[in-house]
Amino acid sequence: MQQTPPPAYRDAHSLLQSEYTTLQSSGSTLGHAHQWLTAALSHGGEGSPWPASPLGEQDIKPVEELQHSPRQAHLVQQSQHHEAGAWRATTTAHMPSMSTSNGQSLIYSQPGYGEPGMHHESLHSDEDTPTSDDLEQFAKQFKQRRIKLGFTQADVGLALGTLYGNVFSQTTICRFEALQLSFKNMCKLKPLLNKWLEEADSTSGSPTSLDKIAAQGRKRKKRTSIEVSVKGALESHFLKCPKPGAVEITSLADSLQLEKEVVRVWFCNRRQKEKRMTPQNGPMAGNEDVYEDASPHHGAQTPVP
DNA sequence: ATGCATGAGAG
DNA sequence: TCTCATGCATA
Repeated sequence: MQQTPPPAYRDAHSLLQSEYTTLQSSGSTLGHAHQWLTAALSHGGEGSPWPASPLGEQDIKPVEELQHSPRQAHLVQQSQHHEAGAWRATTTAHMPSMSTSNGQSLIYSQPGYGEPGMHHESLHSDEDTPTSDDLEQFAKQFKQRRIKLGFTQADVGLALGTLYGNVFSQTTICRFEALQLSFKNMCKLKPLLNKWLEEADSTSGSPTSLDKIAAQGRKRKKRTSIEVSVKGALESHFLKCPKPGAVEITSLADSLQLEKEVVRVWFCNRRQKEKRMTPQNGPMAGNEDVYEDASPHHGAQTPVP
């Protein structure tokens, strides 16, 4: 009886909101809003909260068969590119002058990414790893151009899919523009978005191939909304111990009357947030240290030799 | 725009 | 287990 989120309408309402968001972010009046379609196709009208099945082996609706699920789509993508090996070692290890408007460096010093000992080449805007500054610049430009061209973030995401096989959501594009991804992730996405940009305005009048691929079969756990007070408590604990052990999580969850899983995930997400390029930490900002703990059971990212 | 969630990959 | 990339659902 604590935090019972209104399980109400997730239909027309969310659709409208998607469009609203889209317009808001793009500034253009004509949002193609594929989110509508996406969302519309998602719910089949079930009553079940969320199946605990690890795999969607239950009942796949016809819709999902016709169109391929984005989940699968990016699985393919991951298989192709496979891991970080491609971009991991090459990072221009200096991210110096960011917009230090407050004397607060926007950049974090990533233990893994900022490995020196690399080449001296930097005229290929394609092959070399961008600096944080580059990324910021690009993101800004990208957004501006995107809007000029009248595309929404969702459009771009889909376009990337039909163009290169990697579908992305509005969320991701949004986060890219806002530099809310990890440095590495930004680097990975940049070339793709760059290509799209070129494509987009070279084709700036053409019909292009608008795909409305959507739909997915997985059902998620309903998003649990955590009360502000509880969030505060979590924050406090986070400051003290950003990486609580299973036991601690359990007791914390218990005292906060939350599911253990929810707490665990909260901490995961919280940690990820710290690793974003643009940390928008709240009131208690000031920490600039990434805890590289010493727990014997998890291996972080080993900085390549 | 962002909060909570999922799943692959690594150890 | 954790991290990391990513996204549905929602404020």
